[in-house]
Amino acid sequence: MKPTYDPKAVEARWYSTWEEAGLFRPEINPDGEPFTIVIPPPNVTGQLHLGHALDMSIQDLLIRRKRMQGYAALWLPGMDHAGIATQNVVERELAAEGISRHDLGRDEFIKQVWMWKERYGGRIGEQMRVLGFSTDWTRERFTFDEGLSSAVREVFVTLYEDGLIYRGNRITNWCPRCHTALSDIEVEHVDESGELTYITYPFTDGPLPDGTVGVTVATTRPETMLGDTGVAVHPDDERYQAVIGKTVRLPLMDREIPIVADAGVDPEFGTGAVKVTPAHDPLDFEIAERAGLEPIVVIDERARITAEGGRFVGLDRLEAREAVRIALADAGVIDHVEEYRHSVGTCSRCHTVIEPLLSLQWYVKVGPLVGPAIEAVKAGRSRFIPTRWEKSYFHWMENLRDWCISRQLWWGHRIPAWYCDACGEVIVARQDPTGCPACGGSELREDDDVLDTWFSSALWPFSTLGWPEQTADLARYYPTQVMVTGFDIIYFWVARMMKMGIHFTGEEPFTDIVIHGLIRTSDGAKMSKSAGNTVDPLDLVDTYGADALRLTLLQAAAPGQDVVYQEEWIDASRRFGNKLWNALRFAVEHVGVTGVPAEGGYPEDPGPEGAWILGRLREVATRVDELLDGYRLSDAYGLLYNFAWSEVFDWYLEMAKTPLQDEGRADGVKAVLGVVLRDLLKLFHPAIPFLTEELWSELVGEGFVAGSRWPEVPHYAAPEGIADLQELIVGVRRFRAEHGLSPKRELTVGITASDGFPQWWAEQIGSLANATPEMLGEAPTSGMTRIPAGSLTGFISLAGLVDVDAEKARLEKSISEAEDQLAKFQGKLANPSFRERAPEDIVAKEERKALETEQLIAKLRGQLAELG
RNA sequence: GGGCGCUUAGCUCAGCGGGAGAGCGCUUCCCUGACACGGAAGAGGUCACUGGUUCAAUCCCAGUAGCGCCCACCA
Repeated sequence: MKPTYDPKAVEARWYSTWEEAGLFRPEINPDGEPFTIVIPPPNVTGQLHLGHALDMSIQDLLIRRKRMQGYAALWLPGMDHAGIATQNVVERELAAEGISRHDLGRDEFIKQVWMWKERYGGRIGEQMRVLGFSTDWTRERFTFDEGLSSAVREVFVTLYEDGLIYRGNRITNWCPRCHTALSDIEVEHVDESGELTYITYPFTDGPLPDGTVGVTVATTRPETMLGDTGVAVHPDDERYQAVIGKTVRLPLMDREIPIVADAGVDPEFGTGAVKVTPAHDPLDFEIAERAGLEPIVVIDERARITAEGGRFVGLDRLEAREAVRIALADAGVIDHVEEYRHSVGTCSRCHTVIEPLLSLQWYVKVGPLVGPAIEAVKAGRSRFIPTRWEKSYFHWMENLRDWCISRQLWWGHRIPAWYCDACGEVIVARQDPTGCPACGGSELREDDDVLDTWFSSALWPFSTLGWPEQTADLARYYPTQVMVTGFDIIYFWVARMMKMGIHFTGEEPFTDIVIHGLIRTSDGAKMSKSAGNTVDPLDLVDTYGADALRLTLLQAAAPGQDVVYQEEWIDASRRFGNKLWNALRFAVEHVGVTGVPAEGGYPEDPGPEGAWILGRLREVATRVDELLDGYRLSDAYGLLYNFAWSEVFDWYLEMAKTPLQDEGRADGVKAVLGVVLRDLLKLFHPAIPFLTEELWSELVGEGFVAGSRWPEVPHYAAPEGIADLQELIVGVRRFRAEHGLSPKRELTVGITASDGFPQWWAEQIGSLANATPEMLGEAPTSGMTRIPAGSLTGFISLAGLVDVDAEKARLEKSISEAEDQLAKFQGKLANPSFRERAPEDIVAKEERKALETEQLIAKLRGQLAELG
């Protein structure tokens, strides 16, 4: 059995070791500058999906690198109580046992949810450990824990006192299934085909002189007409000038309602006249307020017709829609019905169609909070990566309506408001009141509602650090540096954290907002539980290892782009791990490279191949730093992946083998091999922490790569001609492949060079190309072929090796290709504008290419002539 | 109705004003003393279309087509 890396045992071993060593606490770098990321808290009853894995892999990469760079890096973990989502989950479970929350009562139900939290709350943490995420668990928080609850209360009371939280009777989005109000963004619009029913309301004082009997209005929801208290037209609509101020008789209800003028009416839509149902439509509510029309509630909280709906009382809204339409038809007032496609609002949690309902709810007045949050991004104190999301952020912020924060749920932060029924006083206080401060009454009624779960989430960056207490953590780690999240919660969360963070701390909660895409399946579909096409990250870890999953997600996550999940990719990452593991097997077990110093140790005289790879390592590490600083994580790790595989493993390790045989040089080569592999482990560690830590323990043998310093490779001058050597070796290999020569057949390569060729070439050409180099005085004019078709100076004898006709054909093809190239270069160079306008180095490059191509053609022609 | 994004190798995707890239797949050769989950050498692309800017466009601008997403009180 060939050696193969098995991630299972290795990955299981490291996490607790790291944790016990305190590596994830920022205190390990006590003198470091703080660098903070607070985690987007997952739902406490949920479990990790691939989206979390991506989100957290990015954060872990950033935080591990910063930690290695010496920062006091804090990644603060936690979970969200996720009010409505969690309540739904628990209710569903109870329903399976035939129990409703009302059977249990409020206190008992909440107790049940807490039990759920205890049972499942640890699951996310375990999964995060399996994936290797280096959060500081000693600082773990929960949006519903005591400290955060006191932050919520402080914020609520302060905003109330400042007039930024108020209670209002307005149209809200009501979910008849969840039985609660929702904020605007919790409503999802879906297209639906329906019907537009045109109904004529007759004038109470008879037809107009022209014979018009009434006003025709259009509606998709005929049942709401039961609650109509007016008809509105645009004030400038010429068609309706004569009827403004008249009254019509509402069919079925026998109610006289006025025709009013309101600029909110779109004269282009339908007939230009709109029925006004103030209690069940937001626009109608506004029109009614302006016109002084009374709202009549005809649909209740369970979406049934109320007693105000006359004979339709008790019908469900959809039954009522049909019944009302039939009744209207019987009454002869339906003008006509059109097919109509429109979008309806649905509950983002349960997808029930939302019912706009007049109700008394608590609101945050967002206007005063928005300005500073916009300004912070405009001024660049906070920035989105990629920046294109700033536009969406601005647009959303600028069009915000007040945020409905009360929910008719049980699981959540109770609204700290009490009502004195005796005098009508409303008490909002930091401490629970014992009596009415206005009338002294002792009978107070506590508000039943809880807060929108996003209310506490909005405080997350500072509440988790101890606010409102002025804690040491708050002083040191706030504001945070980076927020990593998906674009889907920019509105729900990021925008609100900006508003609340700035308002309550005076500082932007984070400077860089890194937005990544969604995980999609290979056929482009969004991965979602309801679609049933999710992939459980833990299953993938089981098959491929956490490192492989992480590397895959990071390499696939170009900034702001969606990530298409494909099984082949993770398999490629797994094979990379295997390759790295085997490279270390070679170094540690076969070569005996161990005890490599954790830091430094760069040899002064690394030998030619060592100088080359160390030089490349420095270039790559520098570029990787630039890319990572710009959050181009996929580019950085793509570069590292290719550097490790094709340069270190495929070239350098092979080149190192020969001098390793030489006792005099072996130690020097081992030193280079050691630091190159060690730095590779460091560079890869933030992406693939487990494997790199395991290999570190073998290569270095003390400390942790997780606790080591990010590499700073000194400058090395690359040996002259390294590219020529590589081309020569490739040339020999290609010559062999093209001519069907066995790798076992030793060849002789003639080399022409004015100063000869470096001594070390001979052994490299020997071991990597199975060829012996030999100095030629000058380029041969016959009997040999130039290899390869580049700028090299090597020649291989054709005698006895090659079919002459095939060789001629090959040469002719090469010549024709080279001629095409040359024509391109010459065309460009002949253009005077090019010479004038292009930068010097580009012109020089083109000239050099043209010259080289010309020389090549000449030589190929010479060779062709020799063959006859 | 607004706004945003995508269209590059057979597949899934990077890239981006001056020599077309990766992974997987494909062809040929090689079980060479870390690795056959590997090595070596290759094939494969008018970078959606049309026009413009530029000495130079896959890359910038405009338009067209197809696909996708977000926002929206179209009664």
